[in-house]
Order: sequence, then structure tokens, then C-alpha cells
Amino acid sequence: MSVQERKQRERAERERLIVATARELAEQQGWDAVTTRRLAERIEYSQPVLYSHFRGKREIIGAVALQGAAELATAVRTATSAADGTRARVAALARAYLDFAVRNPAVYDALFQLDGGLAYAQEDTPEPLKDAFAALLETLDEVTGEGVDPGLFTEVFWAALHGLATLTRAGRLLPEDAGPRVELLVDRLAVT
Amino acid sequence: MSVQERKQRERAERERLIVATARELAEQQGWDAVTTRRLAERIEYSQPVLYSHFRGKREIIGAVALQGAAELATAVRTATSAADGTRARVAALARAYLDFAVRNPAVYDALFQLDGGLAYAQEDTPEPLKDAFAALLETLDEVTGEGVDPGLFTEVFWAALHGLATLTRAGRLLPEDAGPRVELLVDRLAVT
DNA sequence: GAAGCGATCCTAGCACTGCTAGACAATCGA
DNA sequence: TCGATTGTCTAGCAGTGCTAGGATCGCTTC
Repeated sequence: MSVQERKQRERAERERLIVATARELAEQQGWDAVTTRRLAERIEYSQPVLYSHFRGKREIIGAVALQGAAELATAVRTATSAADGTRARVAALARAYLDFAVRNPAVYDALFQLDGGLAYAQEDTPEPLKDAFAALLETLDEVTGEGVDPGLFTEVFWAALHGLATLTRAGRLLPEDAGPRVELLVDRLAVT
Repeated sequence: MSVQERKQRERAERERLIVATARELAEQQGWDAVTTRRLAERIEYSQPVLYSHFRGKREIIGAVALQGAAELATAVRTATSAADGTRARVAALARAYLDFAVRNPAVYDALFQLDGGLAYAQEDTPEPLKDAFAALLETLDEVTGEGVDPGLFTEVFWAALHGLATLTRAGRLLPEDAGPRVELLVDRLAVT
């Protein structure tokens, strides 16, 4: 049995290598540069090997997205837990979220921009995605305000952050005023 | 000279046909289905003809985007001018914007999601894009609040709308609660 | 230790993409 | 009517995601 176990281990290791390499390549040169040929070459296997691990490129993007969701949740929780006071916590959340988008553009794309074949806002939504949303909700729950559903409020707040992140990165908004924009958003949306 | 004029007219007409066909095809089957071959076939010319009008596919997307920007501006202005009262005007703006995104997904993508080779938030930004932003600013100026730059406020409000539009359309938010989300956004962001 | 068998991987190829060079034909001015 | 110019098309390039089929390797059994 140990032979099979070793093989399984090696297979899992190679799968990790594929995802890590795809992510690395995407962060370096954008997702357009992540072709199956280039990816195969980098992991030093032939193209079809990729398809023995994933159904296709889409699923590879999905794998990167799940990894990113977990990291995003961690980043948000770390930032909020280090902040004192309600207002500061929400501001920290917003900054951490936008910071993540700036620092990991390819991962952010995989999560929210590209089609990774993942289910969102449904029962069969993968746990990391649900948890990332939960990480936002934990802090935003405090500032939802009376008579408003915390889930709904979180969605709106998240959408605003997402809008800022994507429009800035696509050159639709100049990055210079990013700071004041976040301050304005927090001051207005959050009830403290 | 009239011969040349006729030719110019015919050329311009064909260019309109290309843009209109690209838009139609994109709305029907998504931008992925808009290949240069399919597009050429639909306008009943060969592929290279496209390249005598546009540098490439990107520029065709850009042309659709400019068309969309003008329509978006009109839609927003029509909606706001029909509303009575500040609060109602802002709500009408938000609904008109989101409605435009839902009704013209491909055009919305061309404007804010895809690369149409256009300059945004700069001096050489095409007029229709500037004007679409101006259409938002005209109404949002009223509810900016003291001590806040109207341009900055418009950017934030716009980003929030953009976030709602894209996340909803990408399946990240369920469309059911679209109404309450807009109400919440307007109530919180706008100072009335 | 050898033989057979199954899992694993690669070569080669399909149908498609955006884009372009060069041949060809139609139209214009002289 | 002739030459030149403009316009259009055919054919092809390099690249894409993905897959069928054969070859090779390593494990298991005798």
C-alpha cells in the first residue's frame, strides 16, 4: 500500500505545483500569459498532464481562486483584529481588502473577475468563498445599522470595495485618491 | 469630387455596420463569440476589411464602448430629469445605471470590463466617456455633503454601482435583493 | 529474477483564434 | 483605351485550448 500512498503524495504535490506555477505566472505576466503550453513547460511536464489533474484551464483558475479566498479571509481578519474601535476596524477591513487586490491582482481576478467554474452565493459554494464573505460580515455586522440585514449590508459594502478595486486597477480611477475614497466610503456607509 | 464623397459615405456606413454587428453579436452570444471571422461573415466581407477600419478587435470593442457611453449618459439624464426631489433623483440615477448594465451587458463589458484601448480619467479621454461621468456628477453633486469634493464623491458612488452591477452579473450576488441594495446604498451614501 | 500488465506520460494533431502578406480585380484619371 | 491606384480577397502564420493514440515505465505476480 505504501507505493500507492507515495504515488498519491506525488500526485498531490504535482497538483500543488501546477496551481502555484499558474498563480506565479499570472502574477508575473497576467492571466493571458497563462497558456496550457507555457504552464506545462514551467512544471516540466507535457500539456496533457494538466488535464489529468484539472478538467481544463478554467478549473486551474478556480483552484487559484480558492487559495486566494482563504488568504483574503486571513488578511481581513488579521487587519480587523489589530484595530481598536468600531470605526477603525471597518477602515482597516476596507484597506486590507483593497490592499489584497492591489498586491495580488491575478488572484483577485481569479476570484471575482474570471470564470473559475465556481458556484457563488449558493449552497454548494466552496467553503473558502463562504468564509471570505463571513470574514467581512463579522466586522461589518457591528456597523450595519438598525432595521438592515447584516448580510445585505455586507453585500453592498463589498460591492463598493469591489468597484473601487476593479475600476482602479483597470485605469478607470486614478490611484492617487484611493485613500480619501476609502475614508469617504467608511464614513458614509458604516453606522458607528 | 462627388465620387470620392460617395465612397467616403459608403465607408462610414460600413464602419457603422461593423460596430453595430459586433455589438449585436456580443449581446446575443457574448464577446467571446465575436471573432473576426464571424464578424466578417455577418457583414458579408472578408476578414481583412475589418483591419482597414480598425487596428484590431480591441478598437472595435472601443467603438462599441463609446457608443454605449453616450447611451448611458442619456439614460441617466432621462431618468434623473423625470424624478422629483433630491432623494428620488439619486435613486433614479442608481436604478437607471444598473438597469443599463442589465439590459446591455455586452456594451457594459466593453465600457468597463474589457480592454477597448481607451484612455480613462485622463486628458485625452474621449468626450463620450467624460460626458457619461459628467451625467453622474450633475445629480450627485447635490448630495455630496459638506467638505467633500463632488468628483471624489461621484467616483465612490460610481464604484459602488459598478460593484453591484458586475458582481450581480457574474453570479457573485443574487439578483433578487437588487432593489433593497440600491435603496440602502442611496440612503447611506447620499446626503439629503 | 523474469514476464506480463496496468498506469502514466508524451507526440502529434484538431479546430479554432487574431492578424497580415501578396495576388487579383475593379475603378479612376489621362 | 491605357496605366495607375484603390480596394478586396485568398491563403497563410503563429498562437490558443484540448484530446486521441501509441510508447514507455514501474509495479506485481509467478
